[in-house]
Amino acid sequence: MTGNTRPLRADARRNRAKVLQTAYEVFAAEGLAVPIDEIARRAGVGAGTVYRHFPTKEALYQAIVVDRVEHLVGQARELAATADPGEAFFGFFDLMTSAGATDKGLVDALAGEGFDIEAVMPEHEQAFKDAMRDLLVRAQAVGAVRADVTVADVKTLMVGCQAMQRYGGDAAPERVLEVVREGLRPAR
Amino acid sequence: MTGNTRPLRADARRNRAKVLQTAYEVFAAEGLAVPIDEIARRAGVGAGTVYRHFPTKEALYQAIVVDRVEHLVGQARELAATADPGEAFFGFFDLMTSAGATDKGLVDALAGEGFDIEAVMPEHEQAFKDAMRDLLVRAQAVGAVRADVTVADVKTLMVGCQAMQRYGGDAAPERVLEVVREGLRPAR
DNA sequence: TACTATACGGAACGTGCGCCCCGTTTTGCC
DNA sequence: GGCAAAACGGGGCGCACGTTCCGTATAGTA
Repeated sequence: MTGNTRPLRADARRNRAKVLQTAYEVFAAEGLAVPIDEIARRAGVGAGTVYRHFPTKEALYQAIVVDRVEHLVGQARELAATADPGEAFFGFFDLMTSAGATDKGLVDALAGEGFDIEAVMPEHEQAFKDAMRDLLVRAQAVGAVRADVTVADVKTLMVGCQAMQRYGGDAAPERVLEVVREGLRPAR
Repeated sequence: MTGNTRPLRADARRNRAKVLQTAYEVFAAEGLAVPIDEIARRAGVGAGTVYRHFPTKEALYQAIVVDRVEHLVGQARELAATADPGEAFFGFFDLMTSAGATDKGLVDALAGEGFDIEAVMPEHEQAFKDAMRDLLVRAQAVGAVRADVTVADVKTLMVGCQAMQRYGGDAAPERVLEVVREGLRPAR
């Protein structure tokens, strides 16, 4: 099925890692608009080398986003296992929103066009939704989150909060997020 | 001061209006990424004609955004004069967020880079803030909005809500906005 | 109607960027 | 050390798009 890939040569493995690492940092700091040549330059390789490892620019940042999402799913599961449901849910909410403040590339990828998560990595999207649903229903069960919001609603709110973090102007980020968190709590 | 502009020839005035109108519709429907040639084509003029009336692409959509902002400020003032403070504030909030759902170009301009409202149209930005402050302090005075949020916070929340409207996936837009509105109300 | 300033259109130019090609270098194996 | 396969790098191609140029058409005026 998926063609038998043989093991990479040592230099190839090194370069691939260097490209991934550099791309991760540069995309996070400056967004997805950074040219491939720039990433190659900073990684100390030629543009051709980047393209041998990742057939297109999209493939490169998809690899990065997939990694990032997997990591976030792991954190979501940890939170679900350890803390109380309300803290777990809002802890994850904070993780997601601060990811938006840190990582421009992630926001570009999640919000911008040219990236349909469902199409590209359906299993990761599913895992993400499952982990979120788990956090959400538990939090709703103990009355920490209003009962009528869905997983999709929460996802959308998170994307919106990431946008606020990134394009926020001179608003106080913490106060703005507090407003949204408060809105997620049940009416008192 | 501002160079004496003599009256435009009839065809020039007609073409200018057609370009503005077309650009408004196309930017709203598809965002600011639409090429100038495309707008010229749909307006039934040549690209050169667009550039005689607007020296750069930026100038074109700035003209549109200024117009839009002026209109919104007018609506804000009307609301401030007629309805009760709480209704007025949240009525304006809804106006702004549904503008985001309707007008991709506006969201691009407000959120995206390459557009520093303060630099481009300081007096409009000021008028906008003043109108918003008026709505906000009145609503806070009657206890319809929590007392600690600032004008900048509300602006940021609106931008975030516009992003949610635009990139929202399969969330229920009304429920998502309701969450944010609820968060803006004072703790009970 | 004849004349001129004004405006028009669209071909052409410059730039930026994704992506590919191919002569050269490096790696791993005998 | 010698050799083939694998990988490298960076120049170059093609395309898209903002902007400009200039020969042509048209509005306004006498």
